[in-house]
Amino acid sequence: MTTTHAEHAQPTAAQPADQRDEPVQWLTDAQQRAWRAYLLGSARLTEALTRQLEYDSGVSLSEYEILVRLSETPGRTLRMSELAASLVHSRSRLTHTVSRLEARGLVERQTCAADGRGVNCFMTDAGFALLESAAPGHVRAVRANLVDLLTDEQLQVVGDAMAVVAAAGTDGPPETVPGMLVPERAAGASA
Amino acid sequence: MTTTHAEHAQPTAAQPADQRDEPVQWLTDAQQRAWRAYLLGSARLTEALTRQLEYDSGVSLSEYEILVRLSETPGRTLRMSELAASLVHSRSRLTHTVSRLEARGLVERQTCAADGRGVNCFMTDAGFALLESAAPGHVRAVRANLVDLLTDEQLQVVGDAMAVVAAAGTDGPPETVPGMLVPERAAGASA
DNA sequence: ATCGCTTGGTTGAAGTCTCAACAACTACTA
DNA sequence: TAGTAGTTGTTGAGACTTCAACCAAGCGAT
Repeated sequence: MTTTHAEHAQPTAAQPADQRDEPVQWLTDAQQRAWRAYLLGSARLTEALTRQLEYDSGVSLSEYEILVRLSETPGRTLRMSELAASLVHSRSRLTHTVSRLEARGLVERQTCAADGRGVNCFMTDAGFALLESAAPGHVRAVRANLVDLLTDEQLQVVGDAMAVVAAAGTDGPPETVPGMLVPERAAGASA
Repeated sequence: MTTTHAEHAQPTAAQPADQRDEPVQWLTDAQQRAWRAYLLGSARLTEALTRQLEYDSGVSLSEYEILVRLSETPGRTLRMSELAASLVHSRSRLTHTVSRLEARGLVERQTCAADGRGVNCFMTDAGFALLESAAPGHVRAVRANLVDLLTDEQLQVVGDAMAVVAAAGTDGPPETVPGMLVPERAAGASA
């Protein structure tokens, strides 16, 4: 948190004025349990995935996500703003992260021909090679820490539920779940 | 990521030698979709909750979680290590965060009588008051961004699933062994 | 053309988290 | 009674993120 905290400011989108003064509808016990389980589980999951990637491949989870996203696009290129939006990163954060990736030779910046303001982010061969070497371990970790722990039905419900959550934050249709992790199998080893 | 990345290190617990060289079992399309939806949804969810808390109450999500955890214990007191474990924070992270909370007068540190090494973290009245004022808005945000978006059944399944995920990662403190990222699934359970 | 507005991206400082090293203490063992 | 090992918590530096300010380019209306 910052030093400029706003100590009760105007209504936010999360709680419009007409709701703020009404009594809260607290969570039921069952809801409370589910919510806490979510908090705990998601924390452990990202912890495990972050550590595995960092340790085995020397990339952070967000860097990996960037590479994956780029690997899926024709030309391995994407505009900064699209990249940021599809990963739910701030533009500033993406700028910094891409700068680090660029310093390592994994991506390059190119001026966008169509729009003078735009900047294209392009994944180099080195970036793709790194992604290919990192992917198997990452997928194993995703399985070991999530996918293989659940039944197909459970995973399906979780996916559907989170798709609703994701869609709620945007105007876009629920269908639009731009992907990130896990490079397309077409590129490398077969399934 | 750090500058000391390990560029393909030794086998980790996450992927023991006997697994590392085997072909990966990639995710099916359905699994892939669920996994990506999870990534996107969880990112948006934490984003929304973080912003709401910061903006309306001037606390970060992790600070809020600390206060909640303390508020539930008899005496509003908990040892640093227990606090860290229950929140899946590293000890170092908790130390820093508690220091900031202490500087704001929301918690206090007390020496632990039972164990000379231990430090008790105690929530002050000011901390409790802040929590009380922040809670309604936070709960509204949790409802608006998760609970009220799902059916009771969906939320139940999500909770159960994440409880499994959380339980799977329990064996072992995060910081001790870098190579324990993923619980071994020696039983060879597949999807 | 030019003004004003919006968008896309960067910058630097401040805030937060991670990592490795360390100090203080407990627990086991001989 | 040490001696050694494991636990608990802190520290400081470096890595990453956030935030606000900023520049440059497109966009629309005058």
